[in-house]
Amino acid sequence: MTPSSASTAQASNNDFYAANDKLYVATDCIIFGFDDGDLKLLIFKRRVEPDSGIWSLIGSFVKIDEDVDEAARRVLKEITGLEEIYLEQSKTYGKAERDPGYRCISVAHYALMRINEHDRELTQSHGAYWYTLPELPQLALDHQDMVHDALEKLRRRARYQPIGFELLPEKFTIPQLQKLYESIYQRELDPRNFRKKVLSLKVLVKLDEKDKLGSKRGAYLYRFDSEKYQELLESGYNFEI
Amino acid sequence: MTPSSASTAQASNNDFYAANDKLYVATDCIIFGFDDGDLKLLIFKRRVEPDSGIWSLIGSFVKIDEDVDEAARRVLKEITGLEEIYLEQSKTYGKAERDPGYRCISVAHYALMRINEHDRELTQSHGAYWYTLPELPQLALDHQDMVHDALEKLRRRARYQPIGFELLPEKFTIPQLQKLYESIYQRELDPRNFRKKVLSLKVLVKLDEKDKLGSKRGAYLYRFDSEKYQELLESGYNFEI
DNA sequence: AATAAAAAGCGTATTTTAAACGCTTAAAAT
DNA sequence: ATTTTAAGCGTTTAAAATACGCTTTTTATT
Repeated sequence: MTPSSASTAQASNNDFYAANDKLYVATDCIIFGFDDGDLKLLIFKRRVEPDSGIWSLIGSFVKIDEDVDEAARRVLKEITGLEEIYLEQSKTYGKAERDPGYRCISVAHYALMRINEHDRELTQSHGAYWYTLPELPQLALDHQDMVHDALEKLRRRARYQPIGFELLPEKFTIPQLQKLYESIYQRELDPRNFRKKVLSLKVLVKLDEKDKLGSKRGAYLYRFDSEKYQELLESGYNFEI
Repeated sequence: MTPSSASTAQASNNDFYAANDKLYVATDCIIFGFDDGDLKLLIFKRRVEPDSGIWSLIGSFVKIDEDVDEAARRVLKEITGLEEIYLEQSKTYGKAERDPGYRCISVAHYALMRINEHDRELTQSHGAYWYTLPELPQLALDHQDMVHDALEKLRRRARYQPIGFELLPEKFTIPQLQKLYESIYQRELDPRNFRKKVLSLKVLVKLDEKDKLGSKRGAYLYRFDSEKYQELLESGYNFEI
């Protein structure tokens, strides 16, 4: 008998795996952060042979009794110390020759996190560093494609879902939010129109505090109101930033 | 040594797979077609035990030396006889318990095809049938989710990429195209505005023939000009239907 | 043979949304 | 005191989406 999931075309065909050959399943994480006005990526430099010195994304094999997304969360926890991270499946990389040594497919996930909230010692102990997109070095295997594809998906999703807030601190100013979107879309936005647009979505709560670091004058802090967002979604509101 | 793809967090950890346990990789296909004004799905009814009578999507295991998308194309070829089918990766389903018998992850793909061009005897011999979305019966495992997710992705993608044409015959009328979009989005569109919009994209070529079957008056046939489309894309044209 | 019915095809008016830009205000730096 | 810089509020203009009127072509009906 064959597994029921593939119960169809190949039900009578037993040649799906050659004996003694293993097909591994891994996950790789494209970890986005936002700091200092720039979108950044957490990448890892191998410090042991083989491939010492090679930069790559952070990943792991999927354990036999582990959900694939659980594996991604496990990796994120190990590297950043954070349990609650926004995680989205990006794409699966399944070329037979993508990993020279073994047959391994990788289910890439992208994560959005607040850079300042993670455990810096932990990331450093794993040889992980934040890079802006333009500074990004060459990456191992097909990891360059993974970054490219994840960025595209992030851009698309950011249009109709307020995921940008996952990258900002709880309290943020509108100019900060604008900088984030500018760095996601790699183009400048008009600050007056941007402010008008985001405030019209009615999911930001203005606080009484001001951030005085970003500018001389200081800007009011806001927080994202996820309950309001849910309400609006359910009432059929059409979101687009 | 461990495979280099997962070269990072788990490099020193060898417990990723328990001995003698196999993690299978499969692909399942969500095959969309359009006929008679309705978006349809090709699904399969098992005719042998176990699970005889259960409806499911069509899938297969990924062979050890086969690209994942190649496996999906192989399945499509076996079932429909067609080699050139529009295929897009949808999502990977990786819950540890998704398949009761085995640990198996499935990389779902959705396909768009012209119903009239496939080999009907071949599909029938595999126990495959076309169903409209409202008529769709219960499906095995998580195949219902797969359909739901693929439909959502199809809808999103159809907004900014002219994939609708993959579902229509080479020559089609504007009312036919409208019906297709109506069935993708499950809502009615104004025929005058729809016509204006698609013609403004400048990727349709009007032919001298008319289709006389769809209406009394008959409607002009058009074809999609993929070269024009590429040109426009490269010139930075913004597509949205 | 005239007329009604149905859908194709073309056009205009209205509303909504996006883009462009002016001006005032608050606070730090000179 | 004055300049400088960015925040914050506003208006004007352009473009896109929506709503809807009307003619044309053909088949079906009386």
